[in-house]
Amino acid sequence: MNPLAHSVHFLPVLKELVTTYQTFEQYSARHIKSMGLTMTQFDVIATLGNQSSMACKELGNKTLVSKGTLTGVLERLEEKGFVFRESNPEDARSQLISLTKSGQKLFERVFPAHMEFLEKAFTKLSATELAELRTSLAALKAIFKLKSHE
Amino acid sequence: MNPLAHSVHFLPVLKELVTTYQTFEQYSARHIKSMGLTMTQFDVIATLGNQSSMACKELGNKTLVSKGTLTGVLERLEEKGFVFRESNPEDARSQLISLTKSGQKLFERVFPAHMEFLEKAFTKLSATELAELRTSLAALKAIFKLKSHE
DNA sequence: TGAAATTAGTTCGTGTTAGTACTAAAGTAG
DNA sequence: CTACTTTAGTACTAACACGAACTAATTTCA
Repeated sequence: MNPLAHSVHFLPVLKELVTTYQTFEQYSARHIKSMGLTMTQFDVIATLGNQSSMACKELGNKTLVSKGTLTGVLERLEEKGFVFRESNPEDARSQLISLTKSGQKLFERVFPAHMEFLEKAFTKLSATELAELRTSLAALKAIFKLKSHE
Repeated sequence: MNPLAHSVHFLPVLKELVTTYQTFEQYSARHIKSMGLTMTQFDVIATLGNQSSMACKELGNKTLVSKGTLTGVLERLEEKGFVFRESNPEDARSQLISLTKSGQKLFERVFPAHMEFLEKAFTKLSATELAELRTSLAALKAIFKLKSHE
């Protein structure tokens, strides 16, 4: 008897989670890329838009990008003139990151366009379906989180 | 009035999809890494295990790893002595990839262990919950797929 | 048959990611 | 005040990831 027989039941769900995520990622990335940004760069621009300056650490938390990665991403965005850094008067260790005018313009052009792009995909799901999906995903996530901290 | 007001309803679901996927990825990767492999390497080993040799292309399709990436991954796995390549007698353009004996041993050690590790996380979800989750994820994926090909 | 199009895999460039070590600045406790 | 610890961000390494250009082999089709 196959020793894995008892555990196979969850594999289809996992596969579905992974492929759904990847499909969304591709769908989203294609549009973002057509506007000249990577997903991570968009994430940063979108997080900085409508907000005033924030430290790297806060930006990292909000975007789920680690501080090591953020250094490089901000470097490239700074080169392109979309963000700037200034020293934090209250803590000389940290910097405050903001959008430049050019970055703000980019945000205004790119963010609503992308929201609209995403929204198109959701016209076929009812509010009920969305709510259910959200609930069951949250339940699944909670399980992994729980296990992670054991 | 906020022009995005009508589209905000789907953002929580997307965020949940992304964070659930990432949480799973981290949970899974931690265990894989403790066994000395990266996620992609595990993916390749798991796909080659229990199968006889296959071409890069097939391997790439089954693992969702692009051919460009696969070249490097296989290189590293070959260096470590887990896989080997042989020319395909039926098509001189392609190679057949297989696990070495050492790779087979690795597979037997790592794959069931990881399945068991994952299974632990799922003990708290009922078959019904799993089925529902799978169905609604599939529905969401179908939407993005549909939109991708328009 | 023989030129044109396809296909398999490699190479290269740019960017993201995780992790570790490192520097400098704060905070903290004696 | 001084030593210990923590924190913010950078530097560096290894491994992906994607796409585009490239090589070699194969297929197609006129």
